[in-house]
Amino acid sequence: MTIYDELQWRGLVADCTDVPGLTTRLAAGPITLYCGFDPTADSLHVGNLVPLLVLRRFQTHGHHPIALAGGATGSIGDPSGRTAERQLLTREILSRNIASVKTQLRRLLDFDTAANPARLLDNADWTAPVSYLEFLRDIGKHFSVNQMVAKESVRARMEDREVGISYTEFSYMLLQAFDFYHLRKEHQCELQIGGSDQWGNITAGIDLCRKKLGAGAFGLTLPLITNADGSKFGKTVAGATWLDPAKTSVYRFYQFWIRTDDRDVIRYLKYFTFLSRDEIAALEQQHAANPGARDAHKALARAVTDLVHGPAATAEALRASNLLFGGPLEGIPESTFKDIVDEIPTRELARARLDGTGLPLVEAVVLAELCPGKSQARKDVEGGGIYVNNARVADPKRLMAASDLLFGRYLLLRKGKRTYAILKVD
RNA sequence: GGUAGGAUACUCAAGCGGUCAACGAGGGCAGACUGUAAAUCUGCUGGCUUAUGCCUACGAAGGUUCGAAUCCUUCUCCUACCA
Repeated sequence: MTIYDELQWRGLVADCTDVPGLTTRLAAGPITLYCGFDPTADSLHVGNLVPLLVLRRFQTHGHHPIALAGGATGSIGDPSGRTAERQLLTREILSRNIASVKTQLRRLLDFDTAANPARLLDNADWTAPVSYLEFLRDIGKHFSVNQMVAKESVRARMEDREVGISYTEFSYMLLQAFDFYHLRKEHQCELQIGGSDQWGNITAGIDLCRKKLGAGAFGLTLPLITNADGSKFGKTVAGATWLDPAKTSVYRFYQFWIRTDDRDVIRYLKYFTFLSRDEIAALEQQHAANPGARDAHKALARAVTDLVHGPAATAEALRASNLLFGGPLEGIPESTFKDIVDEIPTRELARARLDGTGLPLVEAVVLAELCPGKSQARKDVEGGGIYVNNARVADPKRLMAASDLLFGRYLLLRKGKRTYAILKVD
């Protein structure tokens, strides 16, 4: 199966500037392609995984991927898909973000293979030296404001009179086009991929390559990933699911995938894993036959966690998940329990708090950060949503004593079906 | 610069002198049902030593009043029309 056919089958092609041209070019030999990642946060999140894995898919087919860290573009802010002006990041935050994003990019692409190693570039390297005047004369001259205004990302903001768009963000497109031009010229990069909201930016780059170099280039956009219930993928009120284990623990990462909506799971297997067509077809059958077993969910969670965090961490997360959701805790050995302590949020508790009358359950719940305040904690307890060592306790006046500790050290608290926290006594 | 309109909790959005911690919707959290899924139904959704109690909140600061989200003044920011 060709790379294009594979992307098509996985549902990863939203749009392409020239399908016959690109497939012909891909068949002719290895191509260099790139995708940009703006350092808007100090970690990538699950949403960034899609284009990143597409780069990797191209790489396994022998092509040359370039991951572009947007040191320059990130300092401006992309208006695409945005309803409001971005807050500009400070220089310090930006450089810190770039550094951590770079290390994450390194893990997901192969930089060591001899034939077609991935490359990591930073657009600040070629953008920073260009003066404003030079940029206006050499690049700006090739853009028609009339056309720019017509692009979806700009138009949407122009029509929303309450928000508007700053000249800074309006110029973003030019910077990204300049990137493509630079890469086309210096690295023979012929293809840019990106989310479907990048269409306007990508085509702007292709136009610039043609005008300044007389060279053709291709653009390929990936679909916007949406959940079956219509919400945005990967984003919850609690925040994004990050690739950085310090921001989203491996256990939480694994759990994120396990809880995928049934209607989405097969699609996500195609988007986020390297499982073959046959393997996914088999999982689809298993899931249809016995959805309760969630074989597809488990395969998805395992594959993605493995990819991002490696097999050792995945095994830990799996063990913790099986233990917490597998049945009663009675009889599990202390050593096993200790393994899961690192996986779920743990707070320290002074032993003295359990002496005397004991620690009110409501306070324990707040200390474990399961609830933001005592009022909420009291309501949750009264509503039957709080469990101590996996047994429901509905009495808010209940006092925790040393005898409630597991292995003399741990208090396992749970809110609802799946939010766990541990209080650890020193 | 002038005139008119607006700013309410996470979001949208009622309220226009007391009965307002503030209608309703969405979102979120919890419960039931389940499969750590979806759909559905129920409860909660400012904080506190649970209290027919107190505190903090209706853009900001003052004022009128027994009493203000509601009235007045000034300010800030948005929007429309005019210049």
